[in-house]
Amino acid sequence: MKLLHHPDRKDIRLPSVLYALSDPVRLHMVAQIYNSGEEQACKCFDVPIAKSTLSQHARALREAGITHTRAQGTQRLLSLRTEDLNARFPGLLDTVMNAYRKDQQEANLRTDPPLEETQQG
Amino acid sequence: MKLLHHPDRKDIRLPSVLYALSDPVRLHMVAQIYNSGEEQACKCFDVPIAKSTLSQHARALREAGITHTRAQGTQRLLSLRTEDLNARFPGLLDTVMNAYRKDQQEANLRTDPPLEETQQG
DNA sequence: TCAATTGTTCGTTTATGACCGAACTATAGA
DNA sequence: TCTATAGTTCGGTCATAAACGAACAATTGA
Repeated sequence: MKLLHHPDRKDIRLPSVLYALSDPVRLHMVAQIYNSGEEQACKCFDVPIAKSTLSQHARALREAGITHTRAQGTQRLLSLRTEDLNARFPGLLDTVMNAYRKDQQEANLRTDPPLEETQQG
Repeated sequence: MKLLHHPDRKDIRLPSVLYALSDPVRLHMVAQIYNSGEEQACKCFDVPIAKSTLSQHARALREAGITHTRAQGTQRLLSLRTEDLNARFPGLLDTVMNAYRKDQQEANLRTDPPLEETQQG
């Protein structure tokens, strides 16, 4: 297969990283790797999109320098470039992941409204 | 003039914030407000674009919930919604601004190469 | 009232990217 | 070798957004 290009640490640029993280699907993928603490195969990502689209998102994350992709059999295992990201932009990954958690909580508040609005009394 | 819409704190969403910050022009604008410590008029932003384009960027930042815009005479003064951002996504603004500083330094290293490559010796 | 300043809005062009399905590649296993 | 699995690439559609200049609006100051 074609060699996968990963940018050097010094070529990881902030606007590209922020752009890559600004898409909800990619943010979810990153959070899934982050929270699992392990490499994740594309197959395992819990996102409702076509596999061709998912493949493009994986490429976007890799080319932004956020993830590292390695081949294992027919699978591509994605891990976070935690050291590179922390060296380049200290604390950014953790801060964004914390923010993502809070943002998801806020989103859930809307989907599942509080009791006083659900006519349970 | 038309009332400027600012999203409520709870309506500030992470992907929108990251997207707004992923544009180099907007990132520069935010950094300029952040570093100056004061409100900045559109007029004062040091960016090489048409004023209509700048106006659009200012709107994008406002609608993402990153800036607050108030009118003073013919000027629009932009400030950062620091409290709202820190309440919603703790540390994000500071982390991104630190990252921006580092990213600019890295960019300068390329524009101004180190001495050993400039045949000064 | 008139002109200058500051910013917004509108119409247009151009580029990018998110998405899909179809076709393809590569590997693993029967 | 054949099939299934996992992912990539390609061609296309559609939407968004970045850019500009022109025209407009609002305020200030002469």
